[in-house]
Amino acid sequence: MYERKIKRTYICGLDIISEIIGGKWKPCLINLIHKNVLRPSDLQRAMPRASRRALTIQLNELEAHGIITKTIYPVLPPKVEYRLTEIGECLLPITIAMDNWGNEYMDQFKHLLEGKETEQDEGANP
Amino acid sequence: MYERKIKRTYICGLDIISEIIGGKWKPCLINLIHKNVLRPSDLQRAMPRASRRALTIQLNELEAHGIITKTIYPVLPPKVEYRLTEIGECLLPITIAMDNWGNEYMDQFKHLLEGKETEQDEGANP
DNA sequence: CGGTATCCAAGCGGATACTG
DNA sequence: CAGTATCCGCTTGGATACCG
Repeated sequence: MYERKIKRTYICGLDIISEIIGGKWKPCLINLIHKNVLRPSDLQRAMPRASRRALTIQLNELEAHGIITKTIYPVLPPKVEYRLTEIGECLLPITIAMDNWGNEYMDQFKHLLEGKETEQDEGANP
Repeated sequence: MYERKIKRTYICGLDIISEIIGGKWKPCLINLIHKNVLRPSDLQRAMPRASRRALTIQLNELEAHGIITKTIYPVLPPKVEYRLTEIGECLLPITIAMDNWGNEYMDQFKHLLEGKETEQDEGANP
């Protein structure tokens, strides 16, 4: 198990929430699970740009932090489902607002951020 | 100037907003500027855990992204003030909600995240 | 006071191969 | 299908010293 070399301190609220949803794919995972995309393979399909490893790690962290629960069905082939906890659902107003904000200003920032490109469709995302 | 080796793609709204407020101190900066902490030295005092370099870089990025404006007063000693743009103010519902969420669940997560420690007061933060 | 330059540690996460 | 282990490169940001 990996142990941080630099201990973290949590003083203001932003320290906490950045630990909870700061991971690259966490807000996306939360929103997808809320939309009933519950199984790892479905999540993977929904966010093809994330590696399986990244997904597993972030799902584990979300579970450890009490944001989601993990249900393992003892069947073959294995079946796992994640669901939001009550606390996890409290995050939805934030994660959804983030997604909405980004979509609203998407056009404006796409050019700014990507330099000059115009369009280019790649893997789909929620 | 540093140039990314890995180009980024912005497909969903979360990609965009994470680029805008993903920096470690950005939500904090936005909230502080909104609270009329406008000058670099005041911001630095308000968030003693951030290095001057980190602050400068993130302020520059926020400015480049059109979230804040920078006003340089031609006086001695130099005086600089940052202010939120209209778009920047649209972020407030999100950044403030993040801070509130974290504060609300602070106690619950502090123990979980810090391992077992209880209290320890360090630098103050908003 | 405000900003820059250099150097470098540590983290985050991708690629790949493997298990049950 | 779901998860783990190893390796390794990119990026972030801290420390420090210095300029206008």
